[in-house]
Amino acid sequence: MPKPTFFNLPKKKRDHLIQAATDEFSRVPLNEASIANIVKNADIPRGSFYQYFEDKEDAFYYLLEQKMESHQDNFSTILKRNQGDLFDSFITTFINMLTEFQVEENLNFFRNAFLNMNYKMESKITNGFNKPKFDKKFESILTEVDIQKLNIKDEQEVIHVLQIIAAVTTHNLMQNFAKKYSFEEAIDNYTFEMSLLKKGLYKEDDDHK
Amino acid sequence: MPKPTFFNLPKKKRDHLIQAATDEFSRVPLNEASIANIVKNADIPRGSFYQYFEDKEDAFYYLLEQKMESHQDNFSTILKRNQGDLFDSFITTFINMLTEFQVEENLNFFRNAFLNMNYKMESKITNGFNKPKFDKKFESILTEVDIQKLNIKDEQEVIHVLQIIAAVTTHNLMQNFAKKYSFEEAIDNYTFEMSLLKKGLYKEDDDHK
DNA sequence: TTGACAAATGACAGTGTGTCACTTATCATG
DNA sequence: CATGATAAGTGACACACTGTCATTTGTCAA
Repeated sequence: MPKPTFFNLPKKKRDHLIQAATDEFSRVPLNEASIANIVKNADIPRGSFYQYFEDKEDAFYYLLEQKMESHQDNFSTILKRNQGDLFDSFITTFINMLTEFQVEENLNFFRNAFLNMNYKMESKITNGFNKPKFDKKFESILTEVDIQKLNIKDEQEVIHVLQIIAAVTTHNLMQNFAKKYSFEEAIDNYTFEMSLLKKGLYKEDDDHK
Repeated sequence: MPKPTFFNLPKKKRDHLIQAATDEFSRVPLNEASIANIVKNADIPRGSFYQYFEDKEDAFYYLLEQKMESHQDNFSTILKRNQGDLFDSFITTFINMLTEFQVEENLNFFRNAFLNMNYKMESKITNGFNKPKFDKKFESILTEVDIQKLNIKDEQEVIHVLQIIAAVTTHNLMQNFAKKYSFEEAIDNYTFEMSLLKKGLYKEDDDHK
């Protein structure tokens, strides 16, 4: 998290800094980004940067969280609108994200982010799918999910369902940037994989073999 | 790939360098690792490193590929032994990997690798699951898979099945390092998720709703 | 013995990081 | 209004690491 000083900044200066950081992380992935460039673009002295952030990771993850927040907040609403259907809700969210990624201004930031997705980033993005005890957002999602539809025997197991969907979703987003699929191809691939997940990868006929 | 010079090195010197690099990548993740440390440990001049590798990424990905090669090579054999059953084969491979990761000597290398897994690394690990046209290993796997068992209508769609399993598998491996599951917990989680994948996340009863 | 080619070497320029002593701004209080 | 305390701003600096390149050393065929 940024230091308190950052949040005390006048909005204009803060936004300017955010823009400069976004530009740098859009130009190159996190590991190649340099604070030197950010402060040059933001036109602030080097020392100031360290008043606001611990280091460049701090700045990057703050930005990422910001840009993902809306999707997380919406998810609960989308779930409700879809009568607790997890899959429909994920597909809607997937399309929302994809749409946002199309915007020229965001494209490179997210490309750099997703092609260098690691555990920490994934945690920020799927925020809370794995810490039911601490996260309120997660709890509110859990209560919305229509568990009756799911092929599980108790609520404990919902976590596995979420883990699976999250894994396949982030994997799809990653692949999209790597393979440069068109908007339509991306959605087709994702919905197909979601349908496979729903109905199972195995044929059900028990008489086989 | 390392430069030809690297492969011309006498085995002893090459192994010593490999060990030094492994040590450094076990100490810290790729982005924090330094060539300065590697050459110090390997006791070779800095310039020599650049005779052998393009940069530290080159060295890292070479090591990673080396350490993953056996699992990839075995997969085809394992598939055959399991009568083309993808899931059983993946579970076997998962356990093999987990076993290898337990070894003190490998533990930190793989921890650093998996917690910083990105697209490029995943490609090295799931090597070829997404480029059927070019990869021989992949072709040989494809012919072994018993497609009859799978819930798909043509061979084209196998790729999606593989993508899904690969996504869930790497996700599980990542989580293991992050959550520090025990060997048994890890296997239980994975086999459960695999069984969910097989039978589907949704209840089949069509009369619902 | 020589010459040509490959490999080894380490000094060096360039770039970036995080810190710290110092300066400037803000603001409550006597 | 003056003062002092606290917070924020600043940029020079020491340190670390990278990639290169001119030079040296080694190898081997003619």
